[in-house]
Amino acid sequence: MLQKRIDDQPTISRQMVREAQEILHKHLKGVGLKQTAQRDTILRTFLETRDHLSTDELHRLVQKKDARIGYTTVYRTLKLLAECGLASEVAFHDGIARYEHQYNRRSHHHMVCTDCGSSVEFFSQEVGQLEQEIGRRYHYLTTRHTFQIYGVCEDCRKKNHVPRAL
Amino acid sequence: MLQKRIDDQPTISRQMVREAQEILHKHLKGVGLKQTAQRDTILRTFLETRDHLSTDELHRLVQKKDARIGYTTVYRTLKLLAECGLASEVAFHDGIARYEHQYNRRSHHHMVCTDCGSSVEFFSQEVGQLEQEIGRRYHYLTTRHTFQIYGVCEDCRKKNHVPRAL
DNA sequence: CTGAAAATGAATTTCATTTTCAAGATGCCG
DNA sequence: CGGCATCTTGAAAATGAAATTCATTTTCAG
Repeated sequence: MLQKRIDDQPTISRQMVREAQEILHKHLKGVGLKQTAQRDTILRTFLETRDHLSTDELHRLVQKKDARIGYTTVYRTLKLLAECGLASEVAFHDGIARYEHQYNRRSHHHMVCTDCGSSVEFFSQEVGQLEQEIGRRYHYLTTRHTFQIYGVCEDCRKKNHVPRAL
Repeated sequence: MLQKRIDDQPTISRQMVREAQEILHKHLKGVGLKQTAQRDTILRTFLETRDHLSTDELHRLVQKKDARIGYTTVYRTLKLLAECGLASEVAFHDGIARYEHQYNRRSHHHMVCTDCGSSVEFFSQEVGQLEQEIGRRYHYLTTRHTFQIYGVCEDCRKKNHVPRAL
C-alpha cells in the first residue's frame, strides 16, 4: 500500500527523454506551436531532476546549459509541459508553484517537513478512491485532488531540542 | 461516513459569540496584546458567516459595520484568530488565502468546482487516519494535512454544454 | 529562400500579501 | 483618576511570485 520511492532509475534514460520529447512535439503540433531548441533544453533539464522544482529553480538549472534562456521561457514551457501531461503542478503551502514529472509515474502524494522543507513521497490507493466516491456522491465530475501531510521530520525533531524557556 | 452539512444552526448564537470572544481575549492577554473594539467587530463579523472568506471579502463585510476598519486590521486579526484556533486557513489553490471558523467544528474537507468556485464540504474519517499511518511510517510528527478535490459541479456541467468545434 | 506566424526574454505590470510608520488607543501602575 | 509605555491602527509603500507586454529573433510551410 505504501512505498517510499516511486522509481529507482538513478538517471533518466535516453529512451525516456526521446519519448517525452516526442510527446511534447506532438502536443506543440497539436496546438499549432513550434518546436524550439529552448523548449527542448528546458524539457531535458526538467527530466533530469527528481525534485519538486519551482520555476525559479528550474530556470537556474537551465541556465547552466544555456545562459541565454530566460525566466519567462522556462515559466511558459512549464505550463506547456503541464498541458501535455509531462509535468504537474504541486502546491505545497509556501506560496510557490512547483512542478514534478508526471511521465511514467503513478499517482502519489507528499508529506512535507514544515521545518526544513524536505518532502517524502508516498502512495495511497485510498485517496484516489475517495475522490471517486465523493465526486459521485455530490455529482461532481472530479478531475484531480491534492493531499499533503505536514509535520516535522525525524532529523528536525532531533536537531531542535525544544528550548526550555523563552 | 459522509455528510453534506457540518452544523445546521441557521445563525450563530449569542452564547457562541461570547465564548469565542473569551477565547480571543484570553489569547490576547496571553501574548501581551490588547483587546480592541476593532478586533471584536472583526471576530463577530467572521462568526456570522458560513463561507470560506478571503481577507478581502471579510474586510468588505466588516466595513458594513464600521467603515473605518481597514484592510490591514482585518488581515492581522485573521492571523490572530488562526493563532488561537478560532479560524483556520483553507487553501483552494487559486492564489487567494481563505479562512473558515474552526470553533465547534469537526475536521472536514472541501471539494471545489473549478468552474464557478463553489465548494462542498465533506467528512472523511479515513483521511485523518491516513495522516497518522503515514506519519508513523516515515517517522514524521504530523501536525495537519490538506485534502481537496477539484472538479466540475453538476450545475456547471449543465451550463457549459461543450461547444462542438472551435 | 521568404515571409507570416510564433517564440523569446528583458522589462513591466498585476495582484495578493506583508511591512512600515506616524498618529491614536489601551491599560497597567501608582 | 492620570501618566505613560506599549500596543494598535490604517494608509501607504514594499514585497515577491505570477503574468503580460513588446521589440526582436527564430521557425517552418510553401
